Amino acid sequence: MSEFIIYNTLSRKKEIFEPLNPGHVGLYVCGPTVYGEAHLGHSRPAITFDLLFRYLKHLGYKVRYIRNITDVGHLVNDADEGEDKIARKAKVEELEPMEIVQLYTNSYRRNMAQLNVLPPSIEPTASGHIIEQIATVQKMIDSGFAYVVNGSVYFDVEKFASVHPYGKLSGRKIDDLYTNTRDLDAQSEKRSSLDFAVWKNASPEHIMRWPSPWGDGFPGWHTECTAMSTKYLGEPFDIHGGGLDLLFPHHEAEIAQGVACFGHDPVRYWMHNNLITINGQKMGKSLGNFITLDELFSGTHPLLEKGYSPITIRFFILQAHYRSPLDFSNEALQAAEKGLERLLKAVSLIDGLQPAEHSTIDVAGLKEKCYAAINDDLNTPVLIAHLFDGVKIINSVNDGKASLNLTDLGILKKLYSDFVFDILGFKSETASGGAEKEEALNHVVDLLLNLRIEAKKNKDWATSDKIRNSLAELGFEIKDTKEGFTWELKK
RNA sequence: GGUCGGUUGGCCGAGUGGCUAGGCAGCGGUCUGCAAAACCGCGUACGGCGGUUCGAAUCCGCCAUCGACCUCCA
Repeated sequence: MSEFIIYNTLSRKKEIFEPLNPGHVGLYVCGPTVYGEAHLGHSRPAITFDLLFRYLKHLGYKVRYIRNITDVGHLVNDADEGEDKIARKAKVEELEPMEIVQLYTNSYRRNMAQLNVLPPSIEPTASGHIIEQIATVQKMIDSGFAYVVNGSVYFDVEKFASVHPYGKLSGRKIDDLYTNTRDLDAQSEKRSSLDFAVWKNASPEHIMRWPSPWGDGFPGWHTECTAMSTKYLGEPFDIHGGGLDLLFPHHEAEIAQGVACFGHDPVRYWMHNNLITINGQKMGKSLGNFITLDELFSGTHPLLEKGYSPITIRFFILQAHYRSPLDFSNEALQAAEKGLERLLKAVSLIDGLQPAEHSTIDVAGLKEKCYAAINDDLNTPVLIAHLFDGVKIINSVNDGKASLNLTDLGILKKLYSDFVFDILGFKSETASGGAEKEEALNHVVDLLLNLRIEAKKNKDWATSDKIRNSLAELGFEIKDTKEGFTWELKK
């Protein structure tokens, strides 16, 4: 079998994946800031790295997958006058900040479960790791790359850049950064506009605050990831993932912080998923063009012609490569819905296929192609294309137009169970929707009873009795009335 | 303005120096009482202009255009 290759943003190349400790993989992914409902944009990294998590496990690795919950709030504006995002929302809704956090954490987890995204091994919260973050900040001060001003601690980017490369992940040059940010903050307490807060002094009205050696405050945005990833995965660790929009400054800052704390790069493989666009534009909270997952599932959004099931969304996302942009449209979603249905329908036929003496199809070759696709930097669109080739095989065998021997049938069965359900994480959703099913049942019974009325008109007593008696056997009590009929289901 | 990335058939979306994914929609056929499903076949696309090459959608250059990042965002 081919080797598993992933694209490393750090080298801008595809590299063979080899974990630091044979048999074990440490994976860290930037999770959500829980100050709003999860939207379509959140689903892409979750699904992308869920796929990675599932595939690594399929390969036999023991994976520790960490996905954080950011619940201490980032700064709203530039570091200085910023108000805590979560605190601000709390004031608006007159709730405790931690109520907001809990509310949206719950809804995020619920949405992820709907998308069949597996829970990570650990889901650490920033507020639960203040002590670790203070220790991390202290390390940066001790190493000389962070300085204290008025109860805040800033990372000294210029000093760092004079001894270590800064900007290597995002390809930025420090001189360019200067020319682009020069005019931003005239009266900043920062030594340089490029410096970023690793600990921020809390103003008296700031609600989310914790005591620290530098006074009451709260951690800077980038601090939690450095503290929590290395706490649970060590340093360096194998894979760090996240959205492309986090590449700069967040991930760049993480590298700098890691180097400052440990003297070496904290991460071996950096992976970034591309973004979902809507009408060609990034879907984002600040742009106000996002569709929440609940709206997407129910269809309650002006841009939606109808609701799309969670697994349809999953299929839609995995039908594009994770490093390519993906544009949202009703047409594309509907195509995904139909394609998924065809795939799952064929898979459901596999168990009923009859083995033949000889195979007319190269199933082993199909399996090889599937592994080659996923091994090539998680190329799910190509993988899914191969699985559709298999759909034709399955349907042809089912129609008696092709045949498979017992061995090949076994391979096929395992292949689809592994890839469709375990790795890609699709599942059949037809059994869901209790209310809709009941509604449909009502219509079906009405339909039968209307047929019975027609039969009675035609004096076709055999048919009319058959309908009534058969329904009675199933537990339906039928009463004829002047207007027609009534019925109820007796238990 | 700086940096990076994209531009593929009606739509979505892979890919690659010659062997021309896949899905959805469409058309023709087989099957079917009719339909649906399924299967078979069809459409020969790669932003524009140059260049390299026996050969480019794939490499190089220029232009156009769209987007991302440079501020919180997945």
